[in-house]
Amino acid sequence: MTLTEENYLKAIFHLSTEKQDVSVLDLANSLEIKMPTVNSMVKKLAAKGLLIYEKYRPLSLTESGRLEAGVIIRKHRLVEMFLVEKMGFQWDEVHEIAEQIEHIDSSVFFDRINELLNHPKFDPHGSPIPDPEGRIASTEYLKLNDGQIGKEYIFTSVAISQSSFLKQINKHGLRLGDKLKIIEILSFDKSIVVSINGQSTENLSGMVAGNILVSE
Amino acid sequence: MTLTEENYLKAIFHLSTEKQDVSVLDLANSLEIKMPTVNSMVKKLAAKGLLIYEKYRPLSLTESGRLEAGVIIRKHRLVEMFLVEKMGFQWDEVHEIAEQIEHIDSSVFFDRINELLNHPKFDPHGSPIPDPEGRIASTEYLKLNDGQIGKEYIFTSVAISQSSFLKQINKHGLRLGDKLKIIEILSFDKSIVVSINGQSTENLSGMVAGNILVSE
DNA sequence: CTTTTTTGTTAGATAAATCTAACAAATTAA
DNA sequence: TTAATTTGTTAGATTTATCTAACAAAAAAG
Repeated sequence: MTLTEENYLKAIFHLSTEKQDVSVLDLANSLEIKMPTVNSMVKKLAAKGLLIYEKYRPLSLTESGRLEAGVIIRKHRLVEMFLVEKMGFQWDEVHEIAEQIEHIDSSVFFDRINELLNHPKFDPHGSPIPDPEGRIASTEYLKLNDGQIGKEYIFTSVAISQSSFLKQINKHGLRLGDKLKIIEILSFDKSIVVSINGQSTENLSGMVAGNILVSE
Repeated sequence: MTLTEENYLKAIFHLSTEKQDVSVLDLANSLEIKMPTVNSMVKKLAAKGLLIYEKYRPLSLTESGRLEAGVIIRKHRLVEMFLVEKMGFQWDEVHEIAEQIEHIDSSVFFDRINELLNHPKFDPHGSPIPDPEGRIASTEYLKLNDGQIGKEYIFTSVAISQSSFLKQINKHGLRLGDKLKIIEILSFDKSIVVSINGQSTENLSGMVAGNILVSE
């Protein structure tokens, strides 16, 4: 597989977890590549049996395509964990580096990282690390802005790894594992007031809350 | 710079240290790419001011090309050192991995590696690590098969990093830093008998001895 | 239920890096 | 010092991944 193909698969995989139907336009936007290019690439990937393509229909990965994507995501997340745990990086610095190292072709390299980290199950952003075959554990996370007033949740993961978002999470004083209780949802802009571990309270915009994943 | 251009520069740099004149054919052989392709690529690199090209003349890097090559070689050697020192790899396993990671575009990443290793000056094969600008310390190494009978040398570096060669060095029981005394040079095949640290003796083929670099 | 907008497709062009075939210069050998 | 061999060059084709322009289908709006 080429680097380009890997990036298409990964993008389709991620889009599928955000919305059930992935369109050619979604993929074009997410990769910042024009639609006709994407159109011909998806035909190529379909010919390789990695995704299902029918004219004017939403895209979907085949089992094989999903596993291939899973393998790349595994490498990405192992690297992120290694960068944080063994190399002293912050969680908001590792995405761009992992985005490149995930394409390295060397099983010994990733196996060694996995061992040095003691076979981690989650990356620094709380996302599950797929198994070596690319199978990914299904997680039952809730977006914080789908939570109910008065209920307490555990901050378990983030939906995106963009460094500007992660830095803002840091600014709010939030860390994975914190207990977040929804105090109030402000009607004007749907921002959410939470208490953090029963101590401080913070106001989180809808955009921020929508990327905070919690469990009960 | 593209990955391809980086590989051309690196190859020319390495060939220049082996022989004073680098031909288009040398480069084509070393990269395993056909001559006409190399011919057009060197014109392109010349247009970018990275090398000097005149029809039918040997190739040579410009100062700028040499520094660009040095920067890539720096990344390669830092990675090799990191893989050995921090990740538990053997010296014969790291070349292929470093060959890929050297193209990662992230100064923080390589700076961090450099710090974690305490600014190493040499890689696991005894090759000098260029400075951050790509300047490489000149080393005065002698090939073991240019040494004199009866003299003692220190095994300081290897000329190639091919894993089959490094494994054979291991088989001979040789390690960087060992004292090698040339006992005899066999006239039939020019193989060299050395004593290692005044203890065991080993017979090294001309091909092996030609890639063992020593200092006095 | 037409019209407009959005989304998707086809056709054909372009740039990068490669190739083969043909030829030309330089070097080596006879 | 001519002939043969090696090395280098030119021309043109190919593949991959991208693009723009033009058109077509589907979905949304009026």
